[in-house]
Amino acid sequence: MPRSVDLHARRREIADAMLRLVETRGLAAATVRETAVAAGVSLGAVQRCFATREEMLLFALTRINERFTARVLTTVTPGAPPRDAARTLITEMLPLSEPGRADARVALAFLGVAAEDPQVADALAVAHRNARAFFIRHLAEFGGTPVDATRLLALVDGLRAPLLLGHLSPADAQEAIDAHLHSLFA
Amino acid sequence: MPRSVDLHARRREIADAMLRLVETRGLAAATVRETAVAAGVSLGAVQRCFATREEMLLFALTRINERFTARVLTTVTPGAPPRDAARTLITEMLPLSEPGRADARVALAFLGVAAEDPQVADALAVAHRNARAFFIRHLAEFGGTPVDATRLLALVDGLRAPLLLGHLSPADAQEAIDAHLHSLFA
DNA sequence: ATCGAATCAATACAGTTGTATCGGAAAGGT
DNA sequence: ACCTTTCCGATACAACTGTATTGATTCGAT
Repeated sequence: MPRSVDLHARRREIADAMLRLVETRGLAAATVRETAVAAGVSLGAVQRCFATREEMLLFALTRINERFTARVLTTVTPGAPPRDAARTLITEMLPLSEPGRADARVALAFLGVAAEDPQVADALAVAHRNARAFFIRHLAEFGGTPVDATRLLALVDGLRAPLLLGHLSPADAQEAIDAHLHSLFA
Repeated sequence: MPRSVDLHARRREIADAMLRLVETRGLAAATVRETAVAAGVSLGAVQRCFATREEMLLFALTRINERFTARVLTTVTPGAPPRDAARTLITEMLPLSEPGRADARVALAFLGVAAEDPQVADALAVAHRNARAFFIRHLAEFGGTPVDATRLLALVDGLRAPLLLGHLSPADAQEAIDAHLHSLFA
């Protein structure tokens, strides 16, 4: 085994470089070549890590899913009043802070191709069902129904794009969230 | 004035052909050439109607906006009970029927590029603000607040992607809508 | 020290992209 | 009938795409 290189680590680095490109210049700009440059490796190195661009794309998608859930879950503080916990969690899910905005840009880009790319759609399905299961589980703890969870998740998802694109002010979004949580916890 | 051709009509035909491509095969497949073929005209004809692909894209975006609002507004039946009217309207906004699914596919595709294309973002901003103003106006008729309108619109927007991609069943979506309208009209 | 496998940079390739150019066809005014 | 203007199909072009190939380099095991 000569020239040992940690392939898995490199795959991650390349995927992260690709995500950086998607965040700043969109999915179309994340070509194999550009990604190689952004990752600081050669085109050949990328090609050995990923057989095709599609494979690279899907791996990057699983990466950002993990990144997003990890970031959001750090806000979960056990023992906090359920309503405050929900408010904190939802705030982190929205594109309000800069990491949140970056993730939202990537999420929107992938959503755009999901309609035509079944593999991307599948990956998003997993993420969506996980999020829904999480919401259902946590709302159940104080009497919330699955329908409540569906509503809350849809509300958060529906606020993402207008917030990111500046069609909706953060204040208006926060107001909507608070009103919804108020009616939910009443 | 020789060889008189209705440029405006042709622009519309070409834009519609482009939208058909976006619906079926995504934005990336809607190249200038493919659009020309789909519209049944030559590449040169497209080039005279639109100076650049971007111009064609933006025109197509305004077209689908008009198409969507026209379709949704036909469901408005004056004199109906407000809650039923809202339910009918919202059902038409979601990707449940086939025209609704087609529009949702296009909407998702454009959303994906909006983050990197300010002109697309602006066009979507107009559509979003119109929809919000409409919701605010109509909810105000029976005591609904602007925040209620923001919540309802976000809920609808948030149900669109999971419905289109099959992550959420139409029944679950309908349930969520009904629960939300119930709490809104109580 | 040498061999062989793993790695990768460089290059090649065929295809597609948006856009520019240009010659001729079509048609209304004269 | 003739010109002039409008139109448009064909072609050209440079840039870029994803992927394949290949020859050198590197390093661990023998």
